[in-house]
Amino acid sequence: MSSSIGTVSGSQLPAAPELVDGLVELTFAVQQVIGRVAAAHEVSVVQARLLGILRDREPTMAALARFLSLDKSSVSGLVDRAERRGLVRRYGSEHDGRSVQVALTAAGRRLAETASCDIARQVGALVDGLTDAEQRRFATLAARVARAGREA
Amino acid sequence: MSSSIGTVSGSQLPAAPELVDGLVELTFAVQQVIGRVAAAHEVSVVQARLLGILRDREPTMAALARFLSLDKSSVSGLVDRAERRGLVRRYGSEHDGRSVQVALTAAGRRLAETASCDIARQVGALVDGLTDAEQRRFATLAARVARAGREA
DNA sequence: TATTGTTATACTCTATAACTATA
DNA sequence: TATAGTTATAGAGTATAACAATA
Repeated sequence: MSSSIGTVSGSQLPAAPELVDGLVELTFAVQQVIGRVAAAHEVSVVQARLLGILRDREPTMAALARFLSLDKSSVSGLVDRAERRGLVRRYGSEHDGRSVQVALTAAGRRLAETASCDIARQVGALVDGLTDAEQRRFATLAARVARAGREA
Repeated sequence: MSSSIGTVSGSQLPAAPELVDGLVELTFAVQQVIGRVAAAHEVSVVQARLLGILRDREPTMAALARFLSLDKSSVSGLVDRAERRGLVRRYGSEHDGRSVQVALTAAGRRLAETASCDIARQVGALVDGLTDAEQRRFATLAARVARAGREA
């Protein structure tokens, strides 16, 4: 819309191609950083995401499937592999005999903490060339776009 | 750095956590859109990326491996599956008897074009809530951060 | 009957190692 | 010898379908 005149927010006109291209490139750059950090800790991006989710939750398998937008059978396999590596543990829910909850082990928590720090540091390095004011502006805009994604 | 006082651009101080979190969330949102569009066309994200690369190139397998940051054996499989679906074709290089080049078929090109449009439209929809001025600012900042990623 | 979770199966994606063919 | 590419193999990740157990 930046190339149009007199448009209003929420119109159907397409966004400028430069914006879309830059945004897609940006996501590949960030995802690559995340992948690199995860690999350095010998886990996949998905496993790292799983550990990240479990940092402040002990969800059921079904809840985990919703968080990750995955089929329940995919989550079974994911948790199987993480459990086999000693990063998470399963335990039966007290409230519902059908449910299984998942929690980090001590080793899993250590890994989650350090990987999270590394990602923050290395993703932070990407925005290091921006001034403080630019970083603040960028943070606000990024959060708004991310929110639009969640609501879509 | 936005929480610090008197810092200068390029310092070693960490970026604000909100910025990193928002950025990571943003990339997951965009990747999810790309995955959804690719799935609607019954290809994976990687296949879509392959077709995108081939839109304006007919690279050798080795060059493709560099573009995608994949092992040559991974590219063999990737191109195998795309070829089996009639989206790309292989042909021997004239200059080097060892090399194989890859090109889009007509069907592959059609798919690449429409998928590319869809991605542009749907990623564009994510920034639809920003004003024109905000979109321009965001485009500039995103491009700069993406460039930092390429140079890292 | 509906929900939760697992298992069986099949496919894609990825890497390592071993191989062939060409330079 | 070095490079280009394929194949064999193994493992992660994903989904669908069928199943068992619980609600």
